[in-house]
Amino acid sequence: MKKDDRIIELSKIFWEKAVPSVSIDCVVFGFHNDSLNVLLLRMKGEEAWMLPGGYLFKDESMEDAARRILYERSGAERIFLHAFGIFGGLNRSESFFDAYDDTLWHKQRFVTAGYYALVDQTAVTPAIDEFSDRCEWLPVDQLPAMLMDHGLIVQTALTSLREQLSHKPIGYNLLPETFTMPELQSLYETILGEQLNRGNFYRKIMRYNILIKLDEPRKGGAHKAPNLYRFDEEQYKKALSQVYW
Amino acid sequence: MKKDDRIIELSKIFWEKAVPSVSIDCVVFGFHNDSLNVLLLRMKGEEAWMLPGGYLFKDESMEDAARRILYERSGAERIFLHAFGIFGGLNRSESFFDAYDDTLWHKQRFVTAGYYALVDQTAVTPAIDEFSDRCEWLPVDQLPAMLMDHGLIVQTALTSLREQLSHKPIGYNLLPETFTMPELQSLYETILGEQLNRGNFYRKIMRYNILIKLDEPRKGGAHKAPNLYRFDEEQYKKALSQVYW
DNA sequence: TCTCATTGTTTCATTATGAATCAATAGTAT
DNA sequence: ATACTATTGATTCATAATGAAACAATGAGA
Repeated sequence: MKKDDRIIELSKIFWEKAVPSVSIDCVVFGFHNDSLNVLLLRMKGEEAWMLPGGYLFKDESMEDAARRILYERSGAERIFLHAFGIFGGLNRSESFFDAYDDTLWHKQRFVTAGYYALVDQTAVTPAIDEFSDRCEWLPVDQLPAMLMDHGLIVQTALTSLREQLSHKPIGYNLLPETFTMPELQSLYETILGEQLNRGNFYRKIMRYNILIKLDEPRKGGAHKAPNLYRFDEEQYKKALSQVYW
Repeated sequence: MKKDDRIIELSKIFWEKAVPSVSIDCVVFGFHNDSLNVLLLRMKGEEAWMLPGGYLFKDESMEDAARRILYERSGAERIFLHAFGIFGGLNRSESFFDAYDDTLWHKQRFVTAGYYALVDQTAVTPAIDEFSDRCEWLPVDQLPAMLMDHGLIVQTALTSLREQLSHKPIGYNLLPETFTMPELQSLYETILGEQLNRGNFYRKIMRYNILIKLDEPRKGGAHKAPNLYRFDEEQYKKALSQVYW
């Protein structure tokens, strides 16, 4: 079956089962090797990359739809999700399907809701969909050319994430089960885009009282073995529920 | 023309000119007499109140549509607007139009974008629409029963406003051209829902350097005449553009 | 065993914050 | 007129948070 035919087939399904005019785009953040990354797809035959996204089915809530899309592209469930913006300009995506008939689902006008997700990158397996040939983690500080307004959507998500970081703890969703203090600090530095003083960061995090120190340090690396920590879920959630730090 | 007929007539217009499935609800905040208020409408024959809202026309951006809705209900233009959330649950509003045919525009499923607006309440004239008999400022701390999920939408807007207040200046859009320090403090206290120490508030605001003191104080009240201030637009915008205070 | 880079923790100076105080003043009562 | 009073303007002092730096601890490798 040709790609064109498949899109037309899907168009019919969406016209039947999905809610018109509404789409969802997910900015999936992961953190690995001191780099903050975003999960991006590259369409077959295209140079530019795009965000994993999709449509809202008639029997789903918006958040259910976002979780479904995330699950399809990453296999991850129970993900931290946050709706950070709405992108409702004219001619966001319509021109992308110029070659098709105007009745094509994809060629309609869509208002897209931006959700960002925070995931443990090491526990996620990126999966291409039938229209893409690549699905990869790309660093946010070296984003490639992106389709439509997806570059703007990523930037907006990043701003929203930074604001969240300024008055809520972050890390539970982005780090593995156990981690070291330098790793946590590196995560903060990467998201904020600035260096932080080691001692002050240590003191501040300790005061938040959201970490539980494990008995064993992480041995094996050169130099002093750093302590391993995990988050105290209860305290972490308590901190999350407060409006300000 | 009966009300029912008019709704059916409007339904036809919306089916033709509006974008399906997408609606907009505006939480318009105003401040007057030490009270933070929200602009609400009451439908004819209903007890409960609702937010000013509407639909997105095919030739508008989302923000244009929000501004149009605001203009129709308040006459105000060049308003501070912020998209604070998306409400996309199932059965948000469909059941409200039970009495009508399923093809009625209003009876479809809608995902609504929440915009909050900050306005100088004294410079705004609330205007009813053809389906409402009242359009009034009601205090946020004594909200009446509200239709559908509009109560949740107001609460979410308020939380978003408080977060904004914690790292951006606020007041330019909510206060008259000139105002006194106690008035500004009262605005902050009202939004945050807590009392603030007078001297500390004074010191903090002064350090932000966003106020210009006028030559004349506000005479006429009992007791000491307070200084009048206006915002230094340039400094205010600079503060707004910074991510954190 | 020694060295070294890194991590863990504390110290000290500076700045911000909380609470209280003193000064100024416009209207009010006498 | 004069004193009084409630309110506003501004500052002080104690306390807490922050920034910058130092010292201590330690595991790997020479």
